[in-house]
Amino acid sequence: MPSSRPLRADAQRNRDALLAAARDAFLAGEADAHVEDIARRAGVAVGTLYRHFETREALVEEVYRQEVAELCAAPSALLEQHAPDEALRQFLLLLVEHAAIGKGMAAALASIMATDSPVFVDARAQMAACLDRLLAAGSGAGTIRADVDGKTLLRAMGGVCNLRAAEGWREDATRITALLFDGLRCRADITRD
Amino acid sequence: MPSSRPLRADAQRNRDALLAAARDAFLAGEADAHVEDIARRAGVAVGTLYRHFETREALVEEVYRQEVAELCAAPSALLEQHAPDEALRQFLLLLVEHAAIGKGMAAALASIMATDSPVFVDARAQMAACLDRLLAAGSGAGTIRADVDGKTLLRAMGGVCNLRAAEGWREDATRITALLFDGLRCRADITRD
DNA sequence: GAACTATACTGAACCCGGTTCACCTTAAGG
DNA sequence: CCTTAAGGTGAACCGGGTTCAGTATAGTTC
Repeated sequence: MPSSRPLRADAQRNRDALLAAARDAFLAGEADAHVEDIARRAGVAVGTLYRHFETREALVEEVYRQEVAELCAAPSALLEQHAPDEALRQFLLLLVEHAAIGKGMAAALASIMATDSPVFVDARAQMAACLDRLLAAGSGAGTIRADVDGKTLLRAMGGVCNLRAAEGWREDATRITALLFDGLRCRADITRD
Repeated sequence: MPSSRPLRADAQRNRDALLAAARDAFLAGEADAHVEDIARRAGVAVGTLYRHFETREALVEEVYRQEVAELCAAPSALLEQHAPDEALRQFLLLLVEHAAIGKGMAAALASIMATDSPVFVDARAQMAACLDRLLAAGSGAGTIRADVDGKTLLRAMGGVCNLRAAEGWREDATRITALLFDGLRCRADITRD
């Protein structure tokens, strides 16, 4: 409960250092970085890590939460600069990018996703809301079909973002996104039930 | 190296029991079942488990390998009974089913997928081959576009199969599969680069 | 600016769960 | 039967996340 009382100066510094250290480790592909390592990187002892985060997983969650928040800030700008369908396409690609950044985190997150922790549920909700906004704009403009919601699309994208294998995964992701986008486009020759 | 010498009768029995116990545990959603539990279920001691499987992960891998083998037997029958595009659609849905069965295994597999272990690489190759076959049949018949390969499609499906959340995940999966399928269909109004 | 105390930090010890291995059991051939 | 190599057992080990009693310090009060 951060509302209780502002953190002491050193505590805040350490907390930030821990988050930064963890992010660095994950981005470097060290998804399984040991708590001791993360603590060392941050220049503190393990105990300090546990003062700020209930558990190792909680730390991962917090890093993830920040990452998601950053991503979810994008749609506003996109909708101002592009037509709705293009904005949607761009955001889908951003999701891919986001996955690239979190490549190392994917493994770290596996347990969280599996556990269906509230953090992940939240994140999904946020991202789905972003997509809903973009989809609504597109279907309003008549360029995107109206029978798909953000939740569904997010799940589809979730897969695309799960590519871990090396060698051209980015091209693959882009191609798949294009494929999905083809399915999303509004066309007269397809009749929905 | 199973080619060396046939297993002793009791050894074979125990090995089978272990695989069955592990499969049961995973299917029951006990993705994190402890080795001791699995061993107990199989009516043996942990040491026996380790006599048959290098490591816990190796056991998971073996269960998965069997699962994949079973799935990859499907295309032949499908192609005999349906038109190529319908066969493809059916197989995509089978993939979803496969994921449903392995719901519990997904978590167990997370590390394997992340580690890019040869088992998973193999499995991907097998499944991609299945899809290639179906895609080829479809594009031969002129009903499926020819610019998507099995590897790409598998990755797209991989995401669909990663749905863990409760509540209507199956409907979601089906809808997404339909979406992808729309993207895959051969139509005059789309020109590829 | 010294004393005070709530807050924060430290790291050795703890615990859990996968893994090992020295010792015991038994299937299968003679 | 007897032999023996294959197989089974489970207590002990070990790595890594987690705890907590002891220690340090930011911020406040006089």
